[in-house]
Amino acid sequence: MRNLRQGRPTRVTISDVGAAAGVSASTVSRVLNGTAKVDPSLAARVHDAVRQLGYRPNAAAQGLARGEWGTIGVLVPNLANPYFPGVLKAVSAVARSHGRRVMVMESDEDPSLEHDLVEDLMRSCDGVLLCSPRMERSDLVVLTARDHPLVLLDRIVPGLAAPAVSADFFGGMMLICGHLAQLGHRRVAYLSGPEVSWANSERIRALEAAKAFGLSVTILPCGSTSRCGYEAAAEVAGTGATAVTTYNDLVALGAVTRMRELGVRVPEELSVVGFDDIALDHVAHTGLTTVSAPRGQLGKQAAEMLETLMTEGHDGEPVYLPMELHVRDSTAPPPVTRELAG
Amino acid sequence: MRNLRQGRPTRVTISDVGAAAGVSASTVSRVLNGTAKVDPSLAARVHDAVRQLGYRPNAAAQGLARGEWGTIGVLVPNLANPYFPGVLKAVSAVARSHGRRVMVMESDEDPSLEHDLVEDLMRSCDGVLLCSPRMERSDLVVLTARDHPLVLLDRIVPGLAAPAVSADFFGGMMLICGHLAQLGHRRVAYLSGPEVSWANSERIRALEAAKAFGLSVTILPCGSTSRCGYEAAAEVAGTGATAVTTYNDLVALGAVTRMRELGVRVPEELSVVGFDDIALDHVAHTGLTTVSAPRGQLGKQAAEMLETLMTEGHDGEPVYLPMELHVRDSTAPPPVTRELAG
DNA sequence: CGTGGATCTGAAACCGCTTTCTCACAACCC
DNA sequence: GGGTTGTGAGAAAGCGGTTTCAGATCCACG
Repeated sequence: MRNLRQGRPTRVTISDVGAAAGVSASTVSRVLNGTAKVDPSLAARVHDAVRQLGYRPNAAAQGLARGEWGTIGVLVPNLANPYFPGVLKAVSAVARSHGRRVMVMESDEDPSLEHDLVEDLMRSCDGVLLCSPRMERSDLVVLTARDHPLVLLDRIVPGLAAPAVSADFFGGMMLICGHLAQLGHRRVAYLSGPEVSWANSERIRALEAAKAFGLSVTILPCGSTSRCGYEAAAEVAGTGATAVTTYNDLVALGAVTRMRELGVRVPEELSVVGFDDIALDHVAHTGLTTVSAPRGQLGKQAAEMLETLMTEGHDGEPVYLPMELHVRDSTAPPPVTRELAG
Repeated sequence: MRNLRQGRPTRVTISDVGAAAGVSASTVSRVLNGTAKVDPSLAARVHDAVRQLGYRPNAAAQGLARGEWGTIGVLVPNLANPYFPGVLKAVSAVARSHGRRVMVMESDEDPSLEHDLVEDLMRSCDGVLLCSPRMERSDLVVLTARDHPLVLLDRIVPGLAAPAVSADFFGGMMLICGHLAQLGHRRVAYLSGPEVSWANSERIRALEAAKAFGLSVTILPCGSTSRCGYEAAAEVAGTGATAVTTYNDLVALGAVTRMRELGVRVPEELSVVGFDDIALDHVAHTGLTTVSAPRGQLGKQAAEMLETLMTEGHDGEPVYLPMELHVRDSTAPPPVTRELAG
């Protein structure tokens, strides 16, 4: 089964096809792209030759000649977060409908890699979709200043020369706070996401605004994974909080798991709220109260904005997509004992 | 904030840089690639010009001139399955260490798309990593016959002109069966994955071989998601099985959730075993007994095989990577009552 | 039957970069 | 000091397509 092959494949070119079909390369190109009328019999010969030789146009040559790659690039921080596949599917669908393919790259949560990755993407894609909650503003400025179509995903930075689409994290967290306040909670803990994350700061901004609802909030450093949630959950007890809000569903589920182990009943003794509504319904056994990010909408919208930017060359205002509250089984009124004691 | 920009960016070329620096394009190329010695003062001028003009080489032109793209492509069926990010991270790491970037595409579980996607990948990548458990053998034959580096991931097909790396699904399922037999189980149900999937058929092959352990197996059609597992779990009762094996962890967790709802205690009344060991420890509240796929190893090995194939032009034998059994809390000896009744 | 225009095809230029080839110049040796 | 190397930079030839441009063919019409 061991076989020899060229490291660099011996490619068949458009001229080879032309030669085989007895026509010029130009004609082959015209036939394949349908850019001009050619004699049906010639076209047939060309198609035969293509089939026989197994010809496939070289993407680099096409890209060079046409001045575009037929590709859009997407950079996401972490594919392991179920959030992203959801938006990627929508992005792919839009891209495909415009005849483009999608190139996905992952920065592995490492902002220092992101700048280079985006530049790579710019060099080989017609446009790029950038989801980088952590990249420094200055880097962002540099990248958006380049004359290359780029749209920002889930991050709105005023004053930047690039369109942006984001879930309305602020509004989402406000919904949560309203829900908790309505249930009668007063002391709330927040398991915070990555410190420098824009998405996280939006959540915190909402938590602060929610003081108007009579909520007092303790922010606990945590992270973005279920493991983080699991580990940070133990801190909640010390805050006197009757409800925990989180950076995302993973954190929330990790926290629920830990609480269960600690013998704290959810939601009777402690309410837990997620964020994002990633579909883990049948995996976790708790119906998690959370707000849903319109991941499909987000991807669709972002891809369409990018397409507009690439073809028509202008962008629009930043778009915030509303989040929706889903009340499930992990929230309840605070325990009566605490209510009395407080 | 609304600004105008070119749909097609006005690119600055290597000649522009040369002109600005007062040297020829060749010299700029030599400076940037370090392919030949150039006068330090010229080099400095070039670097200045590059910086000032914000020059970035055009990837298509480079690809065309060099005959390679500096990119490897990966096609996976579904990014939403936590299995893949694990292997992708390893693939990326290897690729990066060889100075290549990774282009990820997803077929969304649709085998009819896959052929075209692979061809796209071949046209714009130096090599491709194909993970397609479902693609028809005939398609596979066509694709591997093309003179283009390709390695198969998690699918071993004898007689194919392409190297392959796979987790040893057969061995993994044998481990599970051994474990169950040792616990005293006799009747086992299998929540089957996609019918045409090679990975699934390997598991089934092992289940049949496990008759030698005294196990009798009922195969129930199911699928690959937690929702599938949730839905199919109800069927298990009818089979008289005291243990359920599954296509993957997601299915298993879905099944556990359903069992809980049905009032069936896991593992006291029913043992449930997963497959793959995707890290959802802190999300699900059950420590799931499962076998782990060496996802990192898998990605690393596959990427390295591809690299070898691309540079040295030859491939090796198919590689099976062993799986490891992790006994946790979802398996136990069968209930005594059944044991007596049976 | 000659000319104008419409149509289709091939030749050639070009996309932006790498790389070979050529040449100018300096250093070296005898 | 002249001939020989050696060195480094520019000119030019691709890479494999697309697209412009010009030319050939054919038809219609005067």
